[in-house]
Amino acid sequence: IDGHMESAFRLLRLMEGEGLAADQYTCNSLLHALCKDGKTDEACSFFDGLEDRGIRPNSVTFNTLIDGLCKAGKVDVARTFLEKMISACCAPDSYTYSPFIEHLCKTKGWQEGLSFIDEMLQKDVKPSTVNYTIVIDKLFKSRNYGLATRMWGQMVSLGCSPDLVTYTTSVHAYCNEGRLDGAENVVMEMKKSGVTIDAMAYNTLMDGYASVGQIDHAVTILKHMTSVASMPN
RNA sequence: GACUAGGCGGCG
Repeated sequence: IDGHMESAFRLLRLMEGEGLAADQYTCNSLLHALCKDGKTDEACSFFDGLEDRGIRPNSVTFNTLIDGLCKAGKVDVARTFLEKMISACCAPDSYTYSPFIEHLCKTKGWQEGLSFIDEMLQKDVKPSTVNYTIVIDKLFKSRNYGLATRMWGQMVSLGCSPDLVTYTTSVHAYCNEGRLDGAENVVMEMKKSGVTIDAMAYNTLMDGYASVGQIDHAVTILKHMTSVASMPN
């Protein structure tokens, strides 16, 4: 759909003209396209039109719209859809909360983000690695390393293992402190736990070495990247 | 069912 919204919606009308009904997946994709373009008003109208199409919104539908609204800064509107979601018997899940956590961390600080993790726990929605990674990243970036470490522990104790992104935020944090030894330790941990290191992760480490003046190390990583076919960006 | 959330850097 990217870059071809007009055509996509034209096709939708064409389909419907032929008596072919779009399904949930199709509508969710279109909704996502609108949200990605920041067209939240249109997204909301499209959402409202779903019932007339005989489409029942599912949790992906709500999650997509909530994400679009949060990214557009319309958190209050997003909240109303969270309510609607519940009254429509769509159980909010970890995807539902991420956009709130992300946006609130960004605008009101990590405390607000953490409050949403608490809300999830209270409502018996199991937080995911992604939910924790968002707050941990924000904590790292505001240099709250103690609390970040505690949240990391809480994440693991809930059965959520750190993934590629979680580890990368940690590498980034060490690099920001000029602690390349720590960054290397994290990389070793990644390898030990079988996480495949991607271009962004290598790039983070490379930048870390460069920013501390160790260009030779940076070049070594760059060579390694090309040798394992992880295209630098 | 290839539908939804998080990480680095550059450009705008």
